[in-house]
Amino acid sequence: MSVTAYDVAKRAGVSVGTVSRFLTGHGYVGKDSRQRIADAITQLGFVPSRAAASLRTKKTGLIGFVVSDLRNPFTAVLATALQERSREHGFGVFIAHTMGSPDRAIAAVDLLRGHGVDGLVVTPPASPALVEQLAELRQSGMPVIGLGLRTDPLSFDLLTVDTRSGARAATDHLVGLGHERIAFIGTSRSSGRYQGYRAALKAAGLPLQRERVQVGAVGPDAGWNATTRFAALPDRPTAIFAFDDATALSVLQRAHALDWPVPKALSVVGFDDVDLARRSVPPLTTVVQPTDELGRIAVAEIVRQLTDSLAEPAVITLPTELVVRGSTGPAPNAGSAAKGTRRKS
Amino acid sequence: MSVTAYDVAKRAGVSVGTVSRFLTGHGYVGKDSRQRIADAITQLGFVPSRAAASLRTKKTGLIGFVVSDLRNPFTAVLATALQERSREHGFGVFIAHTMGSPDRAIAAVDLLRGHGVDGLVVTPPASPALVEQLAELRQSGMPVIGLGLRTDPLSFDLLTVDTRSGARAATDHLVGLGHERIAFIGTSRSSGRYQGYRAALKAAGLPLQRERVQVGAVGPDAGWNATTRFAALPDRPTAIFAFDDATALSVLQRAHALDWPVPKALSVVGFDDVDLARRSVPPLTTVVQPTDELGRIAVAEIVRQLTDSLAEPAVITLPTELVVRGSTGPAPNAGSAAKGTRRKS
DNA sequence: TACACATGTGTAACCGATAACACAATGCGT
DNA sequence: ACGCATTGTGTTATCGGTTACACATGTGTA
Repeated sequence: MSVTAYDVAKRAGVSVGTVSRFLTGHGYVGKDSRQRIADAITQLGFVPSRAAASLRTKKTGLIGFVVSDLRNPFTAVLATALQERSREHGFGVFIAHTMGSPDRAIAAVDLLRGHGVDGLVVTPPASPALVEQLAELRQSGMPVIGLGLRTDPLSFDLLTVDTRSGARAATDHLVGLGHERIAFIGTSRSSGRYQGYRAALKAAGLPLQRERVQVGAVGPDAGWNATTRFAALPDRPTAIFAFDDATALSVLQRAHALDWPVPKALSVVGFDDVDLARRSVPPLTTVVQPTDELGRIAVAEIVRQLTDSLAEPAVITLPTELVVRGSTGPAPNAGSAAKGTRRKS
Repeated sequence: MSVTAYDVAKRAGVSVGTVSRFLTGHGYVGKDSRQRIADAITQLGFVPSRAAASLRTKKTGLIGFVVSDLRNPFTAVLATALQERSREHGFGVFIAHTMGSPDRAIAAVDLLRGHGVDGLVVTPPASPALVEQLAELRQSGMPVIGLGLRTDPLSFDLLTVDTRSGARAATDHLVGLGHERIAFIGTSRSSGRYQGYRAALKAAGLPLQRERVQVGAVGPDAGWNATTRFAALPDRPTAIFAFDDATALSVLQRAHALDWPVPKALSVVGFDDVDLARRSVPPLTTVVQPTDELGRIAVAEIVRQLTDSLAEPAVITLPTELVVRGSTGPAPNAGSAAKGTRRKS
């Protein structure tokens, strides 16, 4: 660990400058020197100190990833994709998670900043304070990309999927199956998912019932609890559109525990298309996010901004796609004119 | 990014030395100066450069985590726990994943080493070359902890759960329910899980049938395929003990798709107790790994080795616990003396 | 009074790779 | 022959926080 470029230089009979040029590839190095330096490096087991290089160049080869919870399968897939792509560009990924807390998110960004990450990829949720901090960073020249993190004055780049049209397609699908009481579980009424859901209901001439909308928490617990609540309604919904697959999968499980058969009496749609969705019981109808593509573009954008000069913040929107599987089916009373709530069992 | 300790010093009316002492906590700093420095830091938004500090102190505040695949839920939970605990000690976590490839693992360690991580936490699988590399690192003074990574001459610290007794308990549980044809899905015959499985069968006087043992791959695909294979056997097993929950959950799903009712005709046991296991359909009987504890101890060990001098490599084994849920039940023919393979449907 | 000792602070060398700079030595076109 | 670009190399200031060192104060004890 104490082998420095000077040691290598001495061994190879050249100067540090030449060693540095060899390492960075900047400037000329003679064929002869090149060989001798390479030999010296392997003989001494030299590993250049990134700390020293970073101090001088202000580049660490690190991309920071601010994420709420790695235990969400979608996040995990995203982190994996990000890491794979970063690797191809010679970058490492430094993950800092926030557990959904805004304060923690700010601390996470500071941690990453202290370590001198070359760029930041940030996922929701975000507080105004966090957005402001990120905007400042971005203005000071650091590439910042929000992943599905929309800010009103667009203060940094936004990479997102078209959640609105994805949600619209999902809800349209349910409407097409004859469902009239379609519930929603999501984060907030300002989300693209909610807007897509609402637009689909409106287009179908269906009422938007407050008690069928559960906003606030998402995730396994939220899915479980919301399903319990929905089941207790006098007019049970016949379909549930959930914020993400993690939530939708727990809806499936809760429904099963309540003897609420899917898809016979209840249709469920998720969002993300994580690995488990393909193989849940029953397989989950969901909206596919192009995860690999998201990771690929995020890294490519960071690299591009690192070399090119910083342009105006831009929005990149990727399309989503509905995959119909076994968790959705015709509405219980489809075909009958009756709107009654007759149920078996 | 261009705010340095000198700027803070000037603003606070002190010298850099005092600012540094404030930051590190080494040496005396007067109450008055302390306050002024703290104010200056917040006013300027100063974030000390780790690169500069690292260069001098040779400590980066980074712990490297070499991991196969973050998409495995257990791994994700582990990574989260590791990160939470690291945070408490002021460390960041640098994750490098290997996708199960030994070559990639070596590259990952080199990447981590180049970034100057203060310690390494490594998970399986490992090749002999990787083990050798880790042993050298550890000998050169870097804390290295294998998480469930047993090496024959113990060349670095090993933190593990007692997989053998966990597997034993799981298999004993199945035996106790009257199962006689118990299948196994795992990585290798030398694993603790296999040994526990074998020991339990032996203790119960049950034969160890080659066709009921599937070693090699694990994970969702492997679970799915193995279940398909087991279902086609002339003597279908009545129980399956799977390597981990990710595998076991896909066994559940495959069984469901095959109309092989769980737990009526097939009992399934997993290993890990990930979040989803609690809520699968049916809820999964599994062996609990003390994940938080693993993360906590791993970080604590690294920190300890960083301050204390390096001791001999040690083994820390944590206990496991069987949680019985709905995926296991009495063997189909339990109570009847007949060993026949009569099955319904 | 004196002397040890705790408390508080400024100064400057230092960590190790980088890159600007100066300076060779060569080849090539005119 | 001369100018000029190309290739190749050594020297050295630099990045920014840390820490050894020198040097001030105050406080308690012999």
